[in-house]
Amino acid sequence: MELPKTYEPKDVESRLYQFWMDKGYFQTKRDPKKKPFTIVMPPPNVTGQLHIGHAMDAAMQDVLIRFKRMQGYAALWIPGVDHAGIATQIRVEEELRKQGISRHDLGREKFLEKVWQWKNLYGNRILEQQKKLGASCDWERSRFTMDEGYSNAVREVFVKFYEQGLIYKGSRIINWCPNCVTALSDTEVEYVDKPGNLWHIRYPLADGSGAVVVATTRPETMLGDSGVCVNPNDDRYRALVGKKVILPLVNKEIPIVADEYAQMEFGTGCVKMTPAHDPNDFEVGLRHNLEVIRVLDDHGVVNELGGAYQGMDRYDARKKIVADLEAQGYLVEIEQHNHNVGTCYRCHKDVEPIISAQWFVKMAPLAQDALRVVQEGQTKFVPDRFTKTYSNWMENVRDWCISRQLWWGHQIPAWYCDDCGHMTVSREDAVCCEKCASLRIRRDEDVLDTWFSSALWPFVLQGWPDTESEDYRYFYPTDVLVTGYDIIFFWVARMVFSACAHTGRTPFHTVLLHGLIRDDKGRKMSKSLNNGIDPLEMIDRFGSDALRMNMITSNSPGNDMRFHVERCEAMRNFANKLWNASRYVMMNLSVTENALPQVAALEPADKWILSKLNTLIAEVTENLDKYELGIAVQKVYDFIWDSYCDWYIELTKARLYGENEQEKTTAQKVLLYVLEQILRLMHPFMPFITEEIWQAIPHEGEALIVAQWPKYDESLCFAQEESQMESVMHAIRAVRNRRAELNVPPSKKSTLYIVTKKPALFASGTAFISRLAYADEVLICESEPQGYASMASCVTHDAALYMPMNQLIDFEKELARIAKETEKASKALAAIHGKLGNAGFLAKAPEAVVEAEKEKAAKLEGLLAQLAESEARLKTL
RNA sequence: GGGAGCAUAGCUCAGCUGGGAGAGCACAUGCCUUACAAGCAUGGGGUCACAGGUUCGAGCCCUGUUGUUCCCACCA
Repeated sequence: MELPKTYEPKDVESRLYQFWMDKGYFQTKRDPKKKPFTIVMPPPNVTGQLHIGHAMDAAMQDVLIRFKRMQGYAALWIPGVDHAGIATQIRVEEELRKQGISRHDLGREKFLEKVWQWKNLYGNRILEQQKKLGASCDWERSRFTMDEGYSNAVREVFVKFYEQGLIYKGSRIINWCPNCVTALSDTEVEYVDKPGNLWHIRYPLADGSGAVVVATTRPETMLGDSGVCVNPNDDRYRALVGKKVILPLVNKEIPIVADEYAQMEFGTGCVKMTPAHDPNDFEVGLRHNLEVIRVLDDHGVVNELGGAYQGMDRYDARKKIVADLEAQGYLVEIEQHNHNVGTCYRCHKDVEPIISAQWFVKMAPLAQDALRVVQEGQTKFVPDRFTKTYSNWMENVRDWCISRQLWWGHQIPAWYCDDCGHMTVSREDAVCCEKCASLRIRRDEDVLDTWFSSALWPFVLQGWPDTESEDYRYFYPTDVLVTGYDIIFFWVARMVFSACAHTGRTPFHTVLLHGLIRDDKGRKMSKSLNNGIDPLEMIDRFGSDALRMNMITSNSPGNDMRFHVERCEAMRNFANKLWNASRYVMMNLSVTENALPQVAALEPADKWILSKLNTLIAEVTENLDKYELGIAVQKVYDFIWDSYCDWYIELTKARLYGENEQEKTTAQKVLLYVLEQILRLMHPFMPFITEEIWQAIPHEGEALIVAQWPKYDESLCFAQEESQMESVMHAIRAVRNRRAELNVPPSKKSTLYIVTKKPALFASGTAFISRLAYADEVLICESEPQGYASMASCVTHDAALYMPMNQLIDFEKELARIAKETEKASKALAAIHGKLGNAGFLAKAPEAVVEAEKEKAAKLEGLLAQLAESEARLKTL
């Protein structure tokens, strides 16, 4: 078998992926003889491009799936994409804007047609990109969160919750993005510390007896003020409670109310109340019956209730109001104040709290089960610390605003009657009002939060609501969910409570969390920094296996990691190492079957590697079971490079290049056996190269991807041979070390005397000791050889090793080398002494430079001393 | 205001149940030794942030301190 000297991933990857596809290995069927193992892929956005985070996510899932598949599970990995409401709609709107069209020009129906066109064009792109990574998903089960079945399931969930009173519509303060022109849930708001001001404004008492001063960070909201709040225990203001103040600029009377909400220590102790634009004020307003006056419209522009400021953008209004207040003498003070401002997670513009009629999921009852299943350990987080993150959130969760003022998404199945005002919520599209049968009904225009539908992912993918379907009963609940810790609240938490509510079970027993991938300087990857790593480019340059290895090694659950291109390179080198080790095995192969020789035929070196392999199998399996993918792969990597390549292959050379046919065959068989086992262990991590090699060596079965995972074998434990080999390896290392100190090139061989009380330890290893320790003759003796005192020597814990000096060193050459180096060093030292003897240099050069020169001088003096010592020693021999 | 992570070699990071201080890259020296120069051999380099404690024994467990990153939270 002729193989090229370097591994070329490009030739291999697409061919093998096609081979796996053609053979249907990714298609997982129900099998009563097998246990199921199911993963659902976190659905990437339909507009998305594969980025490095997806690549990491997919690599981890693929490792688990391939591992379980080899272990004999019916391992099912279901992929799919998310319609990603806001993100997709914005993308398509941007496209339209380039043509000078807005979505309103088109109208809802035409616009949605455009989005579907977009979806059909790009919707599978990201999944195609996952294939380049080697993802072994069951592509035929691929789903979309707006496919027909999925949409029906979403509607079923909505109506069911509505009927149970767990979904309701109401006017609440919600987070409103004036830029995206939609409501957002609490999780979709990112808080950013921004420098701002605290404006102190005087509100005169209506009876003319004075004034109170309120402090605010958003002065424009005063247009909607309907009261002033003080703490009931605040002596400064107690007498004022119940009085009225005149709202500046607006000139109307609003009451002073007493409520614990006002904190005496903060600002002036007086808080202006704007129930329509602040959640706290809204609550206080409810308690004190304050008017709710909404002064900003959906675009963040002051509306008709804003009097003179109508039509002004919120920020312009702020400037103008502050200026007017100052001009009219109401502005008391401007205090610097950092403010935690909510921003939209999509467009990063400031979010406005606004009162608005929206749909909500009542969370308190749902959170109970979601908390319980985690507390009882039915769902575990890896690493465990995220259990607390999850629980804290779930314990304090507020009702979830699920309506969005968008067009792209699942439209809410509610119809309003123009005649009787009744609202009909229905699984089927309503044709008339369910109460008065009027045909004059209008459907709610809003769509659902994208996360409302993705929350159903694990069970809808298995056929829910058809809970009797074979797939549902076999594959659900799923096993492991792999995702980033950044979407625990967005997605994981919501899947858990949704699944508990609709399937009565937790959707997965394990949540394996990974961190963010940052750039090599530790920054988040972002478009604006242009520091993103394109996984496809990495695959192109180094191969898919190398990219996967980069992301799996040195990575521990839940921790962020930096991406270094150099590590892709290192992993590419590793792939090449494995490739060449296989070449060595194949080039020297005369057997056509992969079978271990009889134990009696094995040499200590064989037993050593087999025993080490056995341990490796146990450790790798154990770590994969614990989701410690990084540790697991590191162990295989070390075994391959260190134990197998650097040692075992070298140990076999004496036999393979020797004359003894039986020894040769034994070595070949063990080499092949261990290689084949290694390929199995490495396959989940590096699927392509391992399959490629496996196909080229003698093997049983059709493909490595469906080969059996190696098992620990008691009969292949050889503790004695392991320690014997360690002794031999120590001796070899000691000799190499000594020779390196003496600068002896490998080509210079010597006699090696091994003085030991345990000759049996070394007896069988003389052939490779001579090879690896550069000895032309190895003599094992029980006492020191003649003239040992003048030999080069080294020791290990069970041997002393001697090499005649004259065989190692050509005295004349060595003396010449020393003389040359001495001359070079002396010259350099003289030059430095010249400088240091120069008064001008000492006086004018920076101190650091002088110090550096002195250090150099010291080093050179040390070197000269050593050279002199070597010379003297050589001359005595 | 609450919570969490991180701090180990020049750089980036592993270190799973307390007993060997490690890897990759970088660096130095010597090697084209018929699998591999994308390689081989050898080497230099660390007070495991700091201070206490538990233990026969601590990078690992406990307490505190410092630095740093992140998450959550309605103080106007």
